[in-house]
Amino acid sequence: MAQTPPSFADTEPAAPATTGGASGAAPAFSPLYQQIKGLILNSLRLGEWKPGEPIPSEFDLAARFRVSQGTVRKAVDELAADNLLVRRQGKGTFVATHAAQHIRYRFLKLVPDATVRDREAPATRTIVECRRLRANADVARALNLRSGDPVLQVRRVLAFAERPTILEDIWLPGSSFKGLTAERLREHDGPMYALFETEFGVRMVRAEEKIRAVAADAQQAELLRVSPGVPLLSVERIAFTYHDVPMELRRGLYLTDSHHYRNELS
Amino acid sequence: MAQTPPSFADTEPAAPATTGGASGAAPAFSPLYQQIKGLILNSLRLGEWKPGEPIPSEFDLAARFRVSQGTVRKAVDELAADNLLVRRQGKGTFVATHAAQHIRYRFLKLVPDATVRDREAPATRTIVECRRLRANADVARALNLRSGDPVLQVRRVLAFAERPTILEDIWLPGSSFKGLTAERLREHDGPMYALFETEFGVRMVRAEEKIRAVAADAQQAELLRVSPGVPLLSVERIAFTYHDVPMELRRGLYLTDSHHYRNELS
DNA sequence: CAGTGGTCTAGACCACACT
DNA sequence: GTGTGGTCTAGACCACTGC
Repeated sequence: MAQTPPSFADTEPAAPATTGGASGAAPAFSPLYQQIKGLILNSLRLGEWKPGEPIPSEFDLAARFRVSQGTVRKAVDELAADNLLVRRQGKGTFVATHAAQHIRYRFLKLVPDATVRDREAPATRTIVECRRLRANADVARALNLRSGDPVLQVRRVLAFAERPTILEDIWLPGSSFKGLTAERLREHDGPMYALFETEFGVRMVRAEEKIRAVAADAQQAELLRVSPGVPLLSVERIAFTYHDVPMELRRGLYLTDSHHYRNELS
Repeated sequence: MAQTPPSFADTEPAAPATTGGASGAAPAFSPLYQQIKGLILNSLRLGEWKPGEPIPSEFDLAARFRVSQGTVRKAVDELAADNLLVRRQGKGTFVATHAAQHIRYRFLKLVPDATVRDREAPATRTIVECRRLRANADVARALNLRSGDPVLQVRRVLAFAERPTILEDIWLPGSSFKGLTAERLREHDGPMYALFETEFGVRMVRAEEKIRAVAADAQQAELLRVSPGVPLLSVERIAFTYHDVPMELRRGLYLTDSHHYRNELS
């Protein structure tokens, strides 16, 4: 019984099988659970299950993909480790979401110095600007577009406890965010990435950041209400959806007088 | 056969069993593989297997702890995920090490801007200072010592391609690093954490960093050969050994003209 | 109570690295 | 070939949630 040749393991789109491609290069070899992982990933990308919703039980998925429950488990385990799914014992497995994930701002690593742990000073968000324009070479490269492609640019200021602390410019592919306006952003309450999920079906899954120390120029200083030349943390982020597709470029300037960027290494 | 009550699962020190403590508070419940994980962790801390060496095979460990190979596997999987062990198919499982991990400086996230990928400009290290003194309140708190306890302080400069780029102050508990001198540091070739492993039996396992933007003061500017006031990345790190014991406080200043701090979010 | 994820076992076979 | 980690299965039972 054990180890049936990892054959036609699916029901829907088109079943991968045994090892790698037929074209001959590397023998590859992809474990069954990796293939299952890919199939689940596809369903996520296609929106078969939406953020916050439960996916089918391990048992159901096992039947659907014609593999054992243990194999599905390993696939789901990895997706949960990547924060794409969230397991809750006794209830089910759910598609991860930036909304109400009871930790607002999952990607924001700036935290207050004091560990006072009071109600965490709800941020006030101010949209300074929101306009459509054409991507320059820089932005195009980051978002995997062509120079001149339409992009949406947003500039905003976040303040904690009345204190302007973050100034950021955000660039989004115009084609994926058609109805997005300053009004829409102002109306929305909660993380921006939550709005992207509900209104545009775009879920940010992963991001890379490049961090530097820079001096505030005149305009930046005014918006953050500090003196020009003050040292600021420059944080450039590229955020990706499923399958590593870049969907956002964000350039942030953080005031680190009473906050710091917190990171864990292991 | 399945699910023998998770009973006396050990041979050596003292076997934990079933659930949590006997003191009555929370029922707890700790899975068998977690207990195994703890036992392996103890052996690592006690130096039964040293950095770079292989640990016994899963089969041997299973026999030793009187559990199935699958249970050992799950424990080892988690330890490997935490970078405490390294699995190598066909060869064995090894204790992770900072030495020759074919990636020098595992905890240093500063990378060159240009992705030129040439021979990566071997860093030159200059020990500016190395002295023993008594911990002030700040250092004592970070290292879980008492004010006045002996500590070792090291100040050094790292240069990449002739360019001084990192200035850091390092504090270590004096009791754990008795024979460490400036000479010993200068002689050593390779990551400092590798020397800690081989000479002092201290392996750094995990670290937390707090990052800010600051302006260089006169002394710092001189050591980094920049003008006073230049923005620098301030990186405060606390590094931990096994069981979350803090063993190093490090305050670094990074020049981010041609380098940046790289971070991945997920 | 039934349903879901979580743990544990046992055994078979595969892929990889040495010898 | 032998030994190691890696994959896959099948089945049993535990822990948590909600009806």
